[in-house]
Amino acid sequence: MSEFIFKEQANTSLREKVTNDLREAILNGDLAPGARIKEMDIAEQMKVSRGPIREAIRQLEREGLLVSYPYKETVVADLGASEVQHILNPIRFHIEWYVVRTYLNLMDDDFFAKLQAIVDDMHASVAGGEKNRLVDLDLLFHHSILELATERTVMLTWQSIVNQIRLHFAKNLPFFDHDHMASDHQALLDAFRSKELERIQAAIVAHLGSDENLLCFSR
Amino acid sequence: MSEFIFKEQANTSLREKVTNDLREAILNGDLAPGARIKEMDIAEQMKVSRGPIREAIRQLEREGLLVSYPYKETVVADLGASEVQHILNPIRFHIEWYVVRTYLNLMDDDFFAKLQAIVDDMHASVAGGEKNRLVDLDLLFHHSILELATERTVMLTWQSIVNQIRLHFAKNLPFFDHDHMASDHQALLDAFRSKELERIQAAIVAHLGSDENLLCFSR
DNA sequence: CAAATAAATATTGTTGACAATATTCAAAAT
DNA sequence: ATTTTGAATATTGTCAACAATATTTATTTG
Repeated sequence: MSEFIFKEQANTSLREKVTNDLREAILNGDLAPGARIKEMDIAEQMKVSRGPIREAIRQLEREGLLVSYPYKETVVADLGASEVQHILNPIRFHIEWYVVRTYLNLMDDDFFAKLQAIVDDMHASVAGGEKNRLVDLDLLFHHSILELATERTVMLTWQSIVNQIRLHFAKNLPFFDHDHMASDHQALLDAFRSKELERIQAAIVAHLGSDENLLCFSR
Repeated sequence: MSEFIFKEQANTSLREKVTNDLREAILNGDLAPGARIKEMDIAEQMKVSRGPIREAIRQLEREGLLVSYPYKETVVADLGASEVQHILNPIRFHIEWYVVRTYLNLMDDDFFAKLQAIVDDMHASVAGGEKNRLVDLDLLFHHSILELATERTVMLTWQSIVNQIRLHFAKNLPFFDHDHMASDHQALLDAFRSKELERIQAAIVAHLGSDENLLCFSR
C-alpha cells in the first residue's frame, strides 16, 4: 500500500463530540458559571441519548469546568482570578519551563517557523479585533511547545488546567492588553531562538509569573 | 429539629463505588500497568451494568490511571519515575507551599494534634511492616494540609495527581527508606509548629524537591 | 505457501425504558 | 400563620438490548 498520503480519519465518538460542544458552550459563556446542567435538556438539544452526555460530564468535571453533586445536580464551575494567579499559572510555568529546558535541542527552524506563524496570526487578530481567536492562538502557542515532550503526564496535566485558563480568559479578556499579549509571545519566541536558558527563563517568568508570586528555579 | 447528632449519610452512587474499586485494584497492582480493561469483564465481576463502569473509566482517565483508545480499548496507565520527579512532585511542592504560606494562621493546636497523630501512626506502621498503610498515612498527611485551603482548585489539582503518586509509590515502595519517610514528616510538622516561613519552605523542599530539580520561590 | 478476502466473534458505543432520589406544591394539622 | 405531611413532578442513576467498530479466524485465491 502507498503510505502517508492521507491523514488518518479521526474516529470521534459521539461522546467526544458532546464533550467538545459542551466545553465550547461553557467557554463561550453560553453556559455561565453557576448554570445548571440538565442532562435531558442537553440530550434533547443535541439529539442524543443521555449516556454520552453523562460520560462527557464526568470528563468535564475532572477538567474543572463542571461541579457535580450526586443525585442532585451538576453546575458550571466558577473560578477566581486568584486561583489562576496562585495555582494554575504557576503550574503552567513549571511545566513549560521543564519542557523548554529539557527539549531545547528539539527546537529547529521548522518549529520556530510554526511559532512565528502563530505570533503573526496573533498580531493580525489584535488588528482585526478577533478576541476569541487571540485566546486560541495564545494557548496554541503554548500547546505547541508542550508537544515537544514525550511524557504523557505533560499533556495530561496541561489538559487538566488549560480549559480553566480558557474560562479565565473568557471572563477577563476585556481587561487584558491585547497588543501586549501578542508582543509578549514574540519575546518568548525570540528568547527560544537565542537558546540561552537564562534569557528563556526570564521570558517565561515575565509571561506567566506575576510579581506577587515570583518563581525562580535552578537547572 | 435537633442538630448535628448524626453524620450525614453518604449518598454514594454505584458509579462512585465502581470508580473507587477500580482505582483500588489499579493501585493494589491487581490491574498492572498495560493491563486491558474490558468493560464487560468488570461489569460481570462487580455485578453491575456497563453504564457506571464507563463513567468510572472517563473519570480515571482524567486521573491519569487509565488510557483509552476510542473504539479499541482502554488500558492501565504506566508512569515513569522521571515524570513523578520532574512534573508531579514539583506541582505537589507548589500547591503545598502555596497553601502553607497562605493559611499558616489557620494552623492551631487541633491541627497540629491531628498531624502528630498521623505521624505517630506512620512510625507504628513502619514498625509493624504495614507498607500500604504507610503510603495512605503519608498522603493523608499532605491531604490534611491542603484541606486548609478554600479554593476548589487546590483539591481538584491534588486529585488530578495524587493517584498517580500512589501508583508510583505502589511501584517503588520497596526501594524507599521507610524510617526516613516517617521522620521526614515529623520534621515537616515541627517546622509548621515553629511558624517560621523560611524553615517551613526548607522542610518542604527537603521533602519534595530533589536535588536535580531544586525549586526556590519567594514570598 | 503467502497474501488477500470474507465470515465469525469480541468489544466498544449508543439508546430508550425503568428505578431511585430530590424537589415542588398543595393539603392538613397545630 | 407556620409547620408538617404527603402526593405529584422533575431529575439523576441504572439497566439491558441493540448498533457500530475492531479483531480474530477461516477461506479463498494467486
